[in-house]
Amino acid sequence: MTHASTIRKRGYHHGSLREALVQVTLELIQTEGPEGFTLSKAARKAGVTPAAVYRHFSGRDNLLTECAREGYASFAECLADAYGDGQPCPRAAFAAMGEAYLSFMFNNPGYYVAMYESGIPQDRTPELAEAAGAAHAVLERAAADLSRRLPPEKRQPIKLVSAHIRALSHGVAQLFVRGDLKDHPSLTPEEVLKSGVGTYLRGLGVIPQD
Amino acid sequence: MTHASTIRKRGYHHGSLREALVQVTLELIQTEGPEGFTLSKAARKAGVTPAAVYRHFSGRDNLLTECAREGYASFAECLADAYGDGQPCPRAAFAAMGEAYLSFMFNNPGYYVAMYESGIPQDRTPELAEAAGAAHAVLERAAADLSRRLPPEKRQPIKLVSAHIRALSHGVAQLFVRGDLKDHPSLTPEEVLKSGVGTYLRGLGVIPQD
DNA sequence: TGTACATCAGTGAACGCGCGTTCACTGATGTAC
DNA sequence: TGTACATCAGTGAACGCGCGTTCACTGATGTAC
Repeated sequence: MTHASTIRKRGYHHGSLREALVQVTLELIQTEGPEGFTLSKAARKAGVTPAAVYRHFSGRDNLLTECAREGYASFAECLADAYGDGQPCPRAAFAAMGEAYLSFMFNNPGYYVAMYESGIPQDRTPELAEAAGAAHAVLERAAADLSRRLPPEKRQPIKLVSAHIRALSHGVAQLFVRGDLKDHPSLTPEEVLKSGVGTYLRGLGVIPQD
Repeated sequence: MTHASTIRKRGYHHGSLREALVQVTLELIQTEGPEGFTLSKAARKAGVTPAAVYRHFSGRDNLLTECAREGYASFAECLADAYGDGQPCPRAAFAAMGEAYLSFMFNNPGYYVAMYESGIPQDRTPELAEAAGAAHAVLERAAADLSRRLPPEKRQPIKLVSAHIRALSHGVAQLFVRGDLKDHPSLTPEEVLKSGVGTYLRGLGVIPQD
């Protein structure tokens, strides 16, 4: 490692081709969809021969997998930041995390596609599975914190609650990404998720009925 | 139209190639994923030359689109059947529709992929958009019926409620289809959706709190 | 019932294309002296 | 500071492949007489 961790100038040696390939891959699948990505296109976009990709990735799928892995890592960090330590109010922290969930997906559509629509299974490599697991663990922990505020006899299984939250969040993201709900201009993804989670939490008993 | 609407015997003329192509396409994307489908593979699987496909579809995307359209049509019918006329109890009818939603997706994974993961946009053709709209209209009507049971001042916008239900249903289907929740063998998609919708409806006030 | 004919759903060969991957190579870079 | 050298990230040409699509064609089918 030299003194420069910044991106070096381009020339015969690219200097940071690995990072650049991940970047252009994200841009490609973001703008053209998962089918719009090809190793050759990514190489071209990075200003490099397709063969050069093989210096950094063992093939097409490995490049995609790395994109997804980075996505999950960034996602986990994003969720954890929003949740904080769940203090002082788990409910408010939970809501913040929900918003973070959505804004991550909308601000990083490339990651979203790599993670959920690229055809790369979540357990393709141990590293990928670990990153995905870490992200989901944050959600589960938040659900556990919430549940703890209820009297034991009214608690629902943590796994179930976190599954509901994930389903709702993911469903909202998906419906908007696909444009299914684009025809209701008054509905923003954030509002839909926020009100949906609110109603759900009221149903759980975490929020008072009125 | 001859007297026979049954499938004719095969020979030089296939007799029902159009239907057969839709069928094998569904099987292909169901078993190999959306990327596993190619026009040539479908033709081969149907025992026919790729060129023969063009007698019935104007190209690759049109075949996929027809699969999705049939999927939405069948889906709408399935939901409407389950909901009935919402009598005698809208809540029970609603629950039945939720179950129908899931069982359709799990019993027809080919349709599911064609509808939601094949890369065909929902408005690719007027026919497709209409079929998709019809399916969603059933959900919306059910949400409206439910909402009507609440005192007006407690009602939430219909579009919002139906968006929540769609998001939750779709999210559950997606999480299970992707295998994200496969590691909790005690959780079945049906249970997750049923309990999630239950909690949500309790939050809405449609189901008494205890 | 038998024959001539029009129809049109299929064939099969060909096309150009971009893909992922391989290979021997080259030349820019950083280091040792 | 200057030179020789090892490293290794890039090149560029080549490969075989399956794709979607086209075209002139062929032969099974149903119908008219």
